[in-house]
Amino acid sequence: MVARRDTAQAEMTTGDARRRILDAARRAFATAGFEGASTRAIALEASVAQSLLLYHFKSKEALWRAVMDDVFAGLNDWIIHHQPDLRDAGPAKRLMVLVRGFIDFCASDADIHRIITVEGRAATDRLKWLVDTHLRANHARVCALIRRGQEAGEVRPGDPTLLYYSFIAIAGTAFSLAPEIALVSGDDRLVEAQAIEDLIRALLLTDFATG
Amino acid sequence: MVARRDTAQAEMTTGDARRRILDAARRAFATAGFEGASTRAIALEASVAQSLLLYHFKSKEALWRAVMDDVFAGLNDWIIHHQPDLRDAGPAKRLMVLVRGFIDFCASDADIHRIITVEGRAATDRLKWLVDTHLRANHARVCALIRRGQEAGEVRPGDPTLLYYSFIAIAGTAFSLAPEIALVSGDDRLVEAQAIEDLIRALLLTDFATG
DNA sequence: TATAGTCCTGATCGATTGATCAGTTCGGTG
DNA sequence: CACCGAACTGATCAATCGATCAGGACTATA
Repeated sequence: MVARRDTAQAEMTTGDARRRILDAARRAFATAGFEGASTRAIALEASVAQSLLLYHFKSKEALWRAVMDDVFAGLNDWIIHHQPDLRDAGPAKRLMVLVRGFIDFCASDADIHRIITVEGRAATDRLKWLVDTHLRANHARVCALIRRGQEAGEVRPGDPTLLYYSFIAIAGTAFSLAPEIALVSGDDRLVEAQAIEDLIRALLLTDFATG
Repeated sequence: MVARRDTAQAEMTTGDARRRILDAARRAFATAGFEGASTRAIALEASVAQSLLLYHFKSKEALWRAVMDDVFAGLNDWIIHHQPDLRDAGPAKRLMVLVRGFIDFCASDADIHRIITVEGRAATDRLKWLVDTHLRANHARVCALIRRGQEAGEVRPGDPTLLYYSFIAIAGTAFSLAPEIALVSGDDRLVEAQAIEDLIRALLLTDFATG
């Protein structure tokens, strides 16, 4: 109900500002956190007036929620469209396909991991909303897969939640901390997704389920 | 030269404020980032006037650097005092002792991992200072150990920097994202250090070097 | 007692914050 | 043409930001 989508000509510019605001806000929230990001800096990067930002999204907090909806919709689309046919695959295979999808998504846009790690460190109302709206469902789905893999002897035993956050930490950190890694190592080469997948495979799977 | 330490009675209060400011600032910077943390909120939590904060540390940025010095001094002290005799141990053994030390330090205070991950996501002047002053030395030392372990066939082959940041990510995330993990899993049990060490052992070491 | 120096507070500065509102532009519909 | 609503801007609000400054409280030295 925010914008009519039945006309064609106006599409090029109408709603374009809204898209630019959303992208600029995602980058700002991911790097500086909620309080650290200012609506004026976001508006400046999106090349719009600051008042327009509060016209499309009625408050800074509502803008933040819109950014989160946008980011996780992108993640779900990515994983759905990049998954091969898995109807007759075992839990370990299905798990590693999800892992590889998450790695590639983080490689294409590290902001999602930055957002999770910047909001997850304090029990705020925003974190509660984020968990209820987006995080809990993903966690439950992947952990169920991990448990089935453990029962089949293909996935390493142990707390599924710990395994879940461990592979997310590995897959996300390599990209979300890219500026630090480049400075520390003195080398700004890009990390290879395959190397990360191999690491996570060694972490999650038993020797029995290699393949 | 900051405070004289030769009297006894005044000790209880003198210099105590400086310590409280440092601790409050560490928590604030770790959770909200540099811009997100306000000197007034820090002073309020430390139960001092905001102007006292800028009396002991001449600016917000100088306070931030003092907090970093304090945190990494604590890490180095912890690791030094918790290391057994390693004169005749192999690189894999020495590496895992360092890993366990880092795990236990994160368990006792998750702020160090929060600080690294909140500052490392943008190439600011603060990150450059942090890398030059504290991070690069640790990275070089541990990576040299990883390389020696790889040459001995005890440590998994691959980019040492990737292995370094992977084990730091696993060891730190479990504690720095404790609020999120508790909300997502609906269970606020504390993560066991031994379970994390076992995971990292599977990640870093080859089957050849078990033990 | 007088002097000096450290620790600390309250008041206040200009700049910036999120938010509100009046007014302008413009394409679509009557 | 007239009108309406959506998109957008500039001005401005109170609140908060980091920082500065004058001065009080206190101890040690002379």
